Amino acid sequence: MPLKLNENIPDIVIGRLPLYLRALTYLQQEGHEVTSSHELGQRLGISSAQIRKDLSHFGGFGKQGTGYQIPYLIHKLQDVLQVNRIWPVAVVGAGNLGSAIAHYRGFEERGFRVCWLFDADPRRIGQQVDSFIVQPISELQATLSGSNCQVGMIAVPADRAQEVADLLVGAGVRAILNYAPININVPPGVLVQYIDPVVHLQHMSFYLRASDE
Amino acid sequence: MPLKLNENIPDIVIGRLPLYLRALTYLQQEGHEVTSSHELGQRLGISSAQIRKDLSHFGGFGKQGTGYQIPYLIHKLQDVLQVNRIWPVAVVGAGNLGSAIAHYRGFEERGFRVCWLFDADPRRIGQQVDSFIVQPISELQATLSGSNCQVGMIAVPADRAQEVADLLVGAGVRAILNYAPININVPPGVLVQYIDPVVHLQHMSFYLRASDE
DNA sequence: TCCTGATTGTGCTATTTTCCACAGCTCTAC
DNA sequence: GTAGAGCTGTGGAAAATAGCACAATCAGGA
Repeated sequence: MPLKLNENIPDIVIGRLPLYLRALTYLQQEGHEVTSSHELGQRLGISSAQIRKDLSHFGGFGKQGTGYQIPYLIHKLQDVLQVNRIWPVAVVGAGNLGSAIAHYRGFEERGFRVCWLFDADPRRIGQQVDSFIVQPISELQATLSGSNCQVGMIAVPADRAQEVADLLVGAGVRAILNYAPININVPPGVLVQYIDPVVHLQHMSFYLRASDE
Repeated sequence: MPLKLNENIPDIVIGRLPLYLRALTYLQQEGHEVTSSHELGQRLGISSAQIRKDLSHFGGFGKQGTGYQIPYLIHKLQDVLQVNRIWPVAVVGAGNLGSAIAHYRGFEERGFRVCWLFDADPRRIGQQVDSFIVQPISELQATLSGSNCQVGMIAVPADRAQEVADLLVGAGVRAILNYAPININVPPGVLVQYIDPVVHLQHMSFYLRASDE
């Protein structure tokens, strides 16, 4: 069955697919070959009905009475999310966070590979971080323009994030993961996602009242 | 006016408050003293009506015709989110990520302070990372139990995350920020938030189709 | 003092998201 | 074979979320 994608699929559904994919990978590593919406939902804290409905947007991946073949479902979700390939990623910022990202080994098996590491600080340029030589941000555009790099990560201080975003967009990047704790403006068609640990911490600290000092 | 909190406030509203607070801080730094739901919404890509409605859950913070006094609104949001104080945080995992967290200077002014850094690897224990001496995870419980530490961060490999979570919960932690790319189980009443960059990347790569190679 | 332009707070409506419940398919056991 | 247990896919109801639109209020200027 070909992948259904014509209908308009809610973004919130797309956002859950990576979680399903991640959980399925662990299930597979644990030796499971088949799973059910119920089992998956229990792991993820999501109702089984929601998982079935989410998956049904893309066609019938399961079999009634049996459940889902894990390798097959993984394969299909990788197709849907387009991670059945490796996206080259440019990282901007070679400080503590950028270095941690450069060292991280978990991207490749999930569809991404850090290929460039840029920084503006002359003291960092030329230094080796993991297997990368830190390149000057002034050459970002020239370096990336012939490369079909469509994914970038921003790991610079907040006051530099907007200019870095502009540079990345200028170099053809269409998806940006921004670790700087600030909102950035990008032209339509460019995607941005944010990671700010303090936002998560503050979300939780709201609930740390009552039964507490 | 006292803080309204009795009514049941949707979690999704709470989740946006840290974003409002963050944007307000930048507005203040830029020299603004007053803002409007419209201006704030424009910055955040959120409708002004939603911002007004979100804020109204906690009482009237603005003035008709004028807008919101930024310092006052910041103060009120800090109250609501309970970040008008500093929460001590325990970090588990002193690898590249844990070290980057330990070096990060952005927690304190937003309500959190890393106070402990634990690791299981004997080669790391005793080493200095930023201003911290890495402590053995075997002493996590003893170290934290008298400390009223209620917030923990997990920065260990996925296959260790569950046991670390159990340790933290055992030591009295009630809010966990998990950087390991795996779901963890915690008893009711304990909060967990997740940070997995690949989830965000895969969310975006879905949309990197069409108009693409 | 009164008019104008701006902005909030909110009742109500529209839209989105989640969930229920069941027909129908699948496999196993006997 | 056939009964029975288990599971998917899905229509439609329910719940949650977002947005509209406007009365009420405010500041400033004429």
